[in-house]
Amino acid sequence: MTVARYFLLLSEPTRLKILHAICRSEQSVSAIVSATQATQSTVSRHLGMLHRAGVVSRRRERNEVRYRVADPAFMEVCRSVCVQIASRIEERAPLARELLDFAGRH
Amino acid sequence: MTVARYFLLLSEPTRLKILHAICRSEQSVSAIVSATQATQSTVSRHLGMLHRAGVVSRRRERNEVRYRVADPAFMEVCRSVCVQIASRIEERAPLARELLDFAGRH
DNA sequence: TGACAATATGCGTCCATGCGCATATCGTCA
DNA sequence: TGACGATATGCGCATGGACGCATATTGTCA
Repeated sequence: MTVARYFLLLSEPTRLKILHAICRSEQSVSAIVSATQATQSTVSRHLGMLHRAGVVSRRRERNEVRYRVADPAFMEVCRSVCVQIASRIEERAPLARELLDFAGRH
Repeated sequence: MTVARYFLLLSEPTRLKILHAICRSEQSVSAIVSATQATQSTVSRHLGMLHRAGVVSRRRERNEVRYRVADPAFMEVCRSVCVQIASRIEERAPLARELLDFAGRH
C-alpha cells in the first residue's frame, strides 16, 4: 500500500522538524542541521529520502545545497491534519494545544 | 513530538486496511480479520493500538466486540490527504490513480 | 589544478515494531 | 455454573529504520 509510505514520511519526528525548518523558505543543509539539532549525516539522509519521494526539491547555491518544500500543498496537508486532529481531541487540552501550535507555525 | 505518533498510526498498511474495513460501519473483530486477511492476533493488537489512541471505539454486541471509527473526521482527514497527495503528483499517473481510488472508497 | 568547505553515503549498531503461535481472559448462553 | 466462542496478550523471532562515525564525493575559488 503506497498510501502508507506517504504517512510514514510524516511519522518521523526528525523529518517533521526538517519540514518545519524549510516550510517558510529554502534552507541549506547546514542551516537545517542547526535548526534541528540533528547530525549532518542524519539530516542529509532524511533530505535524500524526502527528495526521492518528491516532497522536497533542491538546488545549488554557491557551495551549498538548498532544500525547499516542493509543493506548498504538502505543508497545507500537514497543517490541516494537525488542525483536525487537534479539534477532534480538544478535550485533551495539552495535546490539542501542542497540535494547534504546531499547525499554527506554518 | 506527538504529531508524529498520529501519522505513525496511518503509516501501517494493515492498520489502513483495518480503518478501511470499518470506515462505513462498525465491524466485529472476526469480520475485520476476514476483510484484512491478517491474523486474529495481529488485528486485535492493531485495534487495541487504535483504541488507545482514541481513533476507534468499541462496544460489545452479544459475544463479539464491534469496532468503529470514533470520529468520522478522522477518515475525512485520511481522505483529504489522499486526494491532496494524488493531485500533487498527478503527473505520476499510476500512483495518483491508486491514491484517488483509495480516497474514493470512503 | 589544488585545497578546502559542504554534502552524500557505506557500514555497523541499536531500538522499535509487526507478526504468529500458543494461551489466557472475558462474556454469553444452556 | 460449566462450557464454548470470541477476543486479548505474553513470548520470541525477524525485519526495518534511525543514528553516528568515518570517509567518499562534489563543487567552488584562489
